[in-house]
Amino acid sequence: MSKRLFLVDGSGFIFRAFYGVRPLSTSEGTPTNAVYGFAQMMQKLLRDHQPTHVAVVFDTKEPTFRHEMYAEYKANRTEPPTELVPQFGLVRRLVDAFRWKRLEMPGYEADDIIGTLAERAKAGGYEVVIISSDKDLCQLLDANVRMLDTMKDKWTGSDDLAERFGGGPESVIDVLSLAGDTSDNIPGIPGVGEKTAVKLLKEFGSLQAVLDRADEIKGKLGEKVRAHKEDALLARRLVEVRRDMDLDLSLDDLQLQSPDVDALAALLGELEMSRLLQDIEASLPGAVEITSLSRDKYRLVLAEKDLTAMRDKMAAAGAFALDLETMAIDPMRAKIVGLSFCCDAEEAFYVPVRHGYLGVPEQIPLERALQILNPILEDPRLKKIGQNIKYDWIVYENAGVTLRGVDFDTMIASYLLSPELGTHNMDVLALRHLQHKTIGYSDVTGTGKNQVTFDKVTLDKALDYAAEDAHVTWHLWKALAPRIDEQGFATLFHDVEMPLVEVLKDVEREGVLLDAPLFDVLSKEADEKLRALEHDIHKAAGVEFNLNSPKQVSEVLFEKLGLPAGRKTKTGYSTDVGVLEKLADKHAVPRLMLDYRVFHKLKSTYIDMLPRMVNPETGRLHTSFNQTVAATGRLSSADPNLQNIPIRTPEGRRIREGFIAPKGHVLLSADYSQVELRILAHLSDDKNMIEAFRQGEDIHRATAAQVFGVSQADVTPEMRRQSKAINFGIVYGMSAFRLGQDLEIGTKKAQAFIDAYFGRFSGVKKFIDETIRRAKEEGSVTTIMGRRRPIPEIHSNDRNTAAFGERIAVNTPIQGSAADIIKAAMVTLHRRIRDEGRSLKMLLQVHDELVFEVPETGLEEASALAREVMEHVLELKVPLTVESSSGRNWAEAH
DNA sequence: TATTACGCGTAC
DNA sequence: GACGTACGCGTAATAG
Repeated sequence: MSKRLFLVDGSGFIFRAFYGVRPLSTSEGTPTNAVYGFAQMMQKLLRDHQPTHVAVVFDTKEPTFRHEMYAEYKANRTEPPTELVPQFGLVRRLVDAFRWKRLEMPGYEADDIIGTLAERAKAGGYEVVIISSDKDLCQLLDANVRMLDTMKDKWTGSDDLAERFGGGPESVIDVLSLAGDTSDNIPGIPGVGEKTAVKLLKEFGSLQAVLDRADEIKGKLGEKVRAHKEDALLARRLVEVRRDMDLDLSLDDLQLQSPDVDALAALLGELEMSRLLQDIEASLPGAVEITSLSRDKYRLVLAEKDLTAMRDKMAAAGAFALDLETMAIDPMRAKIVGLSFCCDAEEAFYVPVRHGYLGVPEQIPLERALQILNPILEDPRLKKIGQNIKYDWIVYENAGVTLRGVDFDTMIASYLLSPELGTHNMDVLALRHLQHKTIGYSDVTGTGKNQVTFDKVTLDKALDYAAEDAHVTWHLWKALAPRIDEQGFATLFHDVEMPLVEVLKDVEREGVLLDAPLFDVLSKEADEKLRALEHDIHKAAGVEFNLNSPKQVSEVLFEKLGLPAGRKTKTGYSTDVGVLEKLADKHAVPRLMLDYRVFHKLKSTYIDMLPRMVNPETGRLHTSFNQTVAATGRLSSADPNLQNIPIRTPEGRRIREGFIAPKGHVLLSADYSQVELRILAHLSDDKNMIEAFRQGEDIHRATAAQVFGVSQADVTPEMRRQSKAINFGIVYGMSAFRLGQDLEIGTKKAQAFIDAYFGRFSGVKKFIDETIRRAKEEGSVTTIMGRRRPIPEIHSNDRNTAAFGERIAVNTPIQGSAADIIKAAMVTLHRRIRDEGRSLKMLLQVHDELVFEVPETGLEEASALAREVMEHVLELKVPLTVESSSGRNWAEAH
C-alpha cells in the first residue's frame, strides 16, 4: 500500500479556522470556533483523503534563526485576538487526542519542519500533501509533493506554479526574494510586487542574474533594484525553507493511529461539542482502516464430524471464547441461531443451527449441536471467556445447558480498568485494545425497516460476523487479563465481579411476580384522576394546552397567567416541582399541575409499562442488571428499571403493592441501615461518628445532639431533620447554597451549620480534605475493595468542572465501597443458598437492599441467613446492621 | 420517519 | 452553578 504523508501547517490553520468559523463559545464563555474548525478539518482529511501518516506542525513563540538574521522579521505581527489565545492550547490537546503527531521546535518555524519532513518522505517514496495556504511553502512542491488548502478544497502541484511564479518551485524563492513578503515583514525590493518580479525573472532567468545585471534595467525600477540588492539577498535567506533540520524522529513515528477516544470525549465534552464528538466517533471506523485481526481462518461448521473436531480442539486448549447469535436482545426471549467459538489467535468457528432462508444449506440442529458440545460447555475445568457472558449464560441455560467454568468477561474487565468509559461494547474494546475494527451488527442485518433477524443473514456473512465475535473476545482476554492482575484488580475481579455474574444470571432468570389485576385497577384510577385534572387545569388556565410539555406549561404559567418565573433552564423557565410549589398558593394551575405530574409519572412509567413487560413464558418480570454502567461500581437495572420503583409517597407505594410473592411464599427485604454513613465513619475514622454507630444510636439524632450541643433527649424533630439533611449532603459533597435552599434557612446560616458540623466531626472534615488532595495528586480515587475511578475533571481549568471533580472524589469512595460490600454479600449469600440448599431466592438488588422470595415456612431461617451474611461480609470499624421485614408484597416487606 | 436532546421525576 | 449514582417518559428539535 502506498504511503501518504499529510503535513499540516497547524499555526496557519488555527487562524484560518478562527476567521472562517462563526464565533462559538461554551456556556462559560470559552471561545471555541478555532478548535471546532480545526477538528472539522482533521475529520475532513481523514474522511476524504485517507492519509497513512500525518503530522501537525506548530510555530513556537521563541525567536527563530531568521530573527537573528533580521531583527524586524515578522515585526509587523500583531498579537492574536483575545478570543483566539485560549484556543491555541485547546487545539494542541485536540491534536494529541486524535493521536496525530504534533511537532514544534523552538528556534525553527513550522515551515522548516515541514520542509525537512517533506524532503525525507520524498526520499522514502511517500506521497506528500502539505495542508497550508502559505505561498512560501510552494517552494517545496514537486511531482510527489502537493499542497492542499482544505478551506477552499484547492490543490496546488508543482505544475500549477508557472502561472503565478513564472516557473517551477525554485522560482518561488526568487519571486518572493524580489517582491518581499508583507505578512512576514520581509521588505524585498520596494515597488516590486509578484508581477514585476516574475517579469524580471523571465527576462534575466534567475535572481542572481537580475541583481548582477541590474544596470540593464531601465528607469525607476532599475534604480530601486540597484539600491536594494542587499534587501533582496536578505529576503532570499529569510524566505528559503530549511530542509535539513536535525529532527530526532522517524517517519514511522508519524503513522496514523486511532484516536484516543477518552481524551477526545473529555476535551469535546468540556467544550460542549458533544455533537462533533458523535460525528467523529461515528466516522472513526471508516476513517481509520484498521483490521489487525485476519478473518482468513474462520470456519463454518455444518457437519457433525467438524463440530466434534472443533469441540476436541476447545477441550485441548483448556480455555476458549464463546458467543451466541440469537433473535432477541432480551436473553429471556432469545432463541439461539448460531454458536461461535475461538481458542487460538487465528482460528474461529461459527456453528449455524437455525438459519432459515431460501436455499440455506442444511445445518446441525440445535439439540444435536448442544448434545455434542455439552461435554465442553458443562466441564468446569474448561475456562469460558465471554463478552457480556451473562447474556449467553442465560440463553444457554434456557436452552437446557448449564455453563460451567465461566472465568473471564472482557466487558467487566474493561469496566474495572476504565470505569469512566461510556460503553464497553466489543467494537469499542476491539478498537481500543486491538486496533481492530469489527463488522457491525447492522452491517450484516441491515437497519431500519430493512433490518432482518440474524437467522435471515446468509451463512457467509454470518460466519465473518459471528466468528469474529469469539475471535475478538479471545484476543481481548489475552490483552486485558494481564492488566487486571498488574493493576491490582485480581481480587475484586475474580472474587467479586465474576462470581457476581452468576448471581445476577440467576436473579434475572428468576424474575419477580406481579399482581396484574391490581395494575389494571391502578391504571383505571390514574386514568380518571388524570382526566379530571386535565379538565380542571384547562379550565383554570382558560386555555387548552399539552400538560406534558414543559414548554407549553411555561408559556401558560409565565406568559398567559403572568405568574413570577423562577429558575432558568437551558431552553427557558423551569416548571419543575420546586417552581410549581412556590406558585401553588398563588394560582390553581400550578397546584393542579403538581397533582397531574404525580399521576402522569406513575401511570406512564410504572402502572402501564410494568405489566406489559411480563414474560409470557415465565409469567414473571425479568429486569436486566447492568454490571458495567455506573462509574462508582453500583449496579444498574433496566428493561424495566426495578431500582426506582416509587416508595416515598402513598400513591407511589401502591405500585410496590403490585410486586408480590406466589401462594405460600412471602417477599423478604433486607437492607443495610445507613450504610453510606457507616462507611464514611470507617473511612474517616471520625471518633464521634464511630462512637455513635458503636452505641447503636440514631445517627441523625446523635448528629443533632453534637451540632446543637444538646443531649439526645433534647433533640427536636426540626434539629434532627436538619442534621439528616447535612448528613446526606456530606456524602454528596454539598454546598452551603444547596443546604440553605433545602432547609430554607439561607446560605449564610447553612454555612454556619456546616462549620458547626465540621467542628464536631473534625475527622470527617479531614477525610474530605485528604481525599480531594489525593484525588488531585493521583487523578483517581479508590474504594474499600480497590475499585478505582479516574477523575479527569479535578484538573479542569474551569472552576465548576473542578468543583464537580471534588464532589466526585468525595462521593465515589463512599458510594463505591457500599457497592463493593453489597456485591460481596450477594456472592457469599448466593453460594451459601446453593451449598446449603436453602429455600430463599434472590430477586432484586436496590443498592442497599436485597429482596428475596421465601416459602412462608422458611422465613425465619432465611431472614437470619441474609442478615448474618450481609452484616459480616466485611469487618469495618463500625458494625454493619441489616434491617429486614417481610410481607405478601414489596410494600409490606419494606 | 427515526434519532437525539432536554426537562422532568423516580429510586438509593 | 450550586448534591452523588442511575433509568426512562414525553415533547420538541433535528437528521436522513
